[in-house]
Order: sequence, then C-alpha cells, then structure tokens
Amino acid sequence: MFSIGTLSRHTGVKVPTIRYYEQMGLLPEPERSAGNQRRYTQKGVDRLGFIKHARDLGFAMAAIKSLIDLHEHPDKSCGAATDIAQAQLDNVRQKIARLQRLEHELDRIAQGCDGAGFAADCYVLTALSDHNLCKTTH
Amino acid sequence: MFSIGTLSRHTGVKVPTIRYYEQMGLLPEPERSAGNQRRYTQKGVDRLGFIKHARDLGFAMAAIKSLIDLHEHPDKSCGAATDIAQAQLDNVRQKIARLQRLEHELDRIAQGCDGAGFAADCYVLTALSDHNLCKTTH
DNA sequence: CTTGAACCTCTAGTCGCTAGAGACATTACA
DNA sequence: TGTAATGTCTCTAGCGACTAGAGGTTCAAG
Repeated sequence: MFSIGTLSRHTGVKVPTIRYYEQMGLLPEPERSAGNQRRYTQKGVDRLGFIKHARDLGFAMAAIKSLIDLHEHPDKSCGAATDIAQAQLDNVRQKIARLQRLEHELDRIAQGCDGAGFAADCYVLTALSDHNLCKTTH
Repeated sequence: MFSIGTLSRHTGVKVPTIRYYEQMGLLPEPERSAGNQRRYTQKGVDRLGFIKHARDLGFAMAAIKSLIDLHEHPDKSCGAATDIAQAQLDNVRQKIARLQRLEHELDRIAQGCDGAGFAADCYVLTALSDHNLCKTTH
C-alpha cells in the first residue's frame, strides 16, 4: 500500500492533482488508513500512469474517462478508442497548423524592427495596429 | 459614436468580451449615453482592433497591456515591444515543437489499431497503459 | 406609442490544475 | 516512549480568457 505522496513520486503527478482526479471521477476512491489517509495499491499506480500518459498526450479529461471505461471493459469494441485517438490527432494537427501561421507572421513582425528606435516608429506596434500589414490570415 | 454591438460587429470581438477587456483594464471606460449605455469613438475601434490582432497572434493579456502602453507613449524605446514579440515567437515555436512530438506519437498509436477488434486487444489502450511503448518523450 | 432588439450589471461556470489555511496522522530518531 | 518533522486531511479560492444566464432597462423603428 502506497501513501498519496509515494504514488505522486512513482508517477510524477502532484499530490493535489491526484486528489483532483479522484474528485473528478478519473480515479476511484481508494481505501483509507485508520487515520483517514489514502492508501493505494499497484492498480492505483497503473491507473494514474494511464491518466498521466494520456494527459501528456493532450487528451481532455472527458476523453480520458471514456478511454478508462474502455480499458475496464475489454469486451467492448475498440472503435471508440481509435476514434478518440484520431480526434486528438486531428486536434493536434490543427493546432500545429494554426501555430505555424502565427510563427510566420510573428517572425515577420519581429524581424521588421530592431528594437533600437522609439515606439513611434516600431514596426511591431505598427503591424499590430494595422491588420492589412499581415501576409497571412490568423 | 458606436454602440457596443456596432463595435463588436466592426471588430469581430463579442460583446461580453469587450466588457471583459474593459474590466481588465485593456480598454478605457468609454463615455455613456443618457441611459448608461457605452458609446465608443473611432479611437475605441482602433484600440480594440489592436487588442484583437494581438490576441489572434496569441499574446497574453499582460503582454498586450505592455504593448498598448508603448503604443500610447511613442517617445519610449521600442526595445520592450520587440522583446515581447520575440518572447511570443519563442513561445509559439516551443508549442509547435511539443505538439509535433505529440503528433508523431499519436499517429503511431492511432496507426497501431484498426478499431475493429475488442478493447482488450486495442493498441491505443495498450500504448497508454505502458509508457515504454513510446518512441519519444513527451 | 408600442414592440422587440439591444443593452445594463451581476453571478457563476468552463478547464485543469495550483496555492493556502488550519487541523490531524504518521514516521524517524533519541 | 516522547517529540519533532514531515506528510496528509478538507475546504476554499485563484489562475487565464472568456462564456452563459438571470433579471432588469434603454433604444430605435414603425
């Protein structure tokens, strides 16, 4: 049996976050010590590891709930799991595409000014004032 | 003089968001009609346009505050503005790099399962359970 | 002058945590 | 066994950048 602090060290998830996951229903309520402290089994470690891994990959908590549900019911079809993963992949690709547009525009704007002059002539500020100066949509 | 709704239509910023920006000190308190409704001038339109443009480029509100301050004080050095823009560019590049790592990993995971079988054999779920199956760090 | 859209303020909710207060439990060491 | 340090408990509130809704007032068109 692990205390919450030990679990935290094992998984790299902070103690308040573990309690938060429990409150949100991602983790089941664990057993308690005589003094009302949480006591976890290896199962708890595994489950939290699963959650952390999914969070690291950017899955939302609602998606993780669904994934856990599938994981706990091995007889269900795995189509839903691949759908969730594919949706997350699409999500990430969209974010990348948007950020790359921003990168180009920011780079252009930042290049336009050497930072040596006065704000009156700053291309950064001018560019922000006038959207027409932008080359791409964002 | 524009109403808040007209301002919203002109800039593409939603009405409650405009009021929120005012509350947060990004927009000055505008004049009011006899009946206490907000009335904006062209200056207000320009300023909100500036804010919207900066938000679209991902600048945080605190950064926008600084940028507005520089914009209002043309005699200040523009070094701060280029610094903020450069920091935002770095920020965006870091996010892109992280998301690209996630993209690779998610793609690999999603490819590993056709979604046709049962959850018990689903590679998506297996991969999430076992971090050792990952090729990259995230 | 009436109607309906737009506007007002205020509170609370979103997501995924994080921080802090004040009290209780456990553990390590003397 | 005593005590001190560390860990844990619950609860509340805060973050950023909005968004939603309630309940009431004002404006503009016909």
